[in-house]
Amino acid sequence: MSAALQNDDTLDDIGTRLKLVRQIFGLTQRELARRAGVTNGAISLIEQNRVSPSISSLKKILDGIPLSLADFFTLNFSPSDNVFFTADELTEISYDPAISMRMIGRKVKDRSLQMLRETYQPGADTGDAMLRHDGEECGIVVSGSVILTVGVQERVLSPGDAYYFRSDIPHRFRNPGPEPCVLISANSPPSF
Amino acid sequence: MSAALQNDDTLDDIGTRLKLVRQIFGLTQRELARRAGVTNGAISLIEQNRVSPSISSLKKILDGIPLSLADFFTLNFSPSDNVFFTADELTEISYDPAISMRMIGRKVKDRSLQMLRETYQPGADTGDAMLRHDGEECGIVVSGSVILTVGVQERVLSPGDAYYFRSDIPHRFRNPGPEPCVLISANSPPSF
DNA sequence: TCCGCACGTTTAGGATTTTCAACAATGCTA
DNA sequence: TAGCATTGTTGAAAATCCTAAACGTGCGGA
Repeated sequence: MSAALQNDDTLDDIGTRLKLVRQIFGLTQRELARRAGVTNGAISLIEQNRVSPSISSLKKILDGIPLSLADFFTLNFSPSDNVFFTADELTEISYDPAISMRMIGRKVKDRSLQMLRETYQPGADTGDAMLRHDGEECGIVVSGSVILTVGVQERVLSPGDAYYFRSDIPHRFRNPGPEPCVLISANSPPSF
Repeated sequence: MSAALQNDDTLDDIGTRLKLVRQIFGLTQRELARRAGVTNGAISLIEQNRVSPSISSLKKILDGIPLSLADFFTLNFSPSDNVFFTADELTEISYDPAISMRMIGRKVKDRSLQMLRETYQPGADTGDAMLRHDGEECGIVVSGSVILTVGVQERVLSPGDAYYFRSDIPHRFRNPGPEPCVLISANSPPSF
């Protein structure tokens, strides 16, 4: 469904990689060029793989995002296995029939999460300047619905739907609907 | 003691990084140039930071090592805390006075090792084509002595001396002395 | 000592990349 | 529909990188 890059180094395709990164961070060629102190033409040529940029150029461009060279070459853009989980994709881990404990993002490792209950009133919006911070983030909608944008992916989440992504990917919550949206979310590391 | 690179991305110094990598793998500028299909002059200029190589060039050069771009930018060359341990630096972990259990590389994490007893007859040599494989490797000399080369570091190990290093750093054992050398070593992961 | 060899460095010139500016394509608004 | 703004793409010139060949240095053997 989503265009994913190879996660290993088989991807010589610097252009595609740059383009995807740029789009994930919601930048145009010109805006990135302005931030990076290069021309939009250069970025265009690089993204088309018509030139192979020098390290210094690529460094300048990535600084405009910002993203380190190491991260640029290391990052696995294949949406962390699953970014989205439908309601029936959650794992039930409770043996007590009176209690349901459904686990989110069951395949993801190295978790150390902290849960939150969030309420988005109608019209609420975390803003255009997409959120970015370290760690991981996941959640599930309890009532109402919300539009979640993660990188280039966007989806309306209804009650029972959930998400799991790395927080350093820009993300945004909006509730354009008529009723409040309640969701349970979790952050890592538990920093507060 | 040993010249270590910064481990994070603060190192824009591609030249120094390349030079260190090249030396760790025991290659001359000309030899690497030949393997990579570039000229020795280009490598010289890059190592002096007098030019900022294009991605394509850097890729070609690293292919001659071989080393991926991701690894090149990610690798932490600071010698895994301690490569060498003198006899008295080993941690005694046994409470039984009749038994001594001295632990090697006590600070290193994520271990899953398999020990070996190796004997190097006089003149034995694992060869010029330096060994490289995944995982980690450690050992201690029981009798005799051996010359161990790990990356750019080289040392004569006498009975009681030990080592611990990542196996993807090229390494070589030689016993130029008159008597056999016995050492206990361990590999990870335990692949056989 | 002299020679040969291997190493890293340098320089001039050809090859590639980057800039600057103009262009086409798309979408939005009057 | 026309006008305008914004986006990505191109072409020629300037800037930068890479090659080929020569240079200087150090080391080991005759």
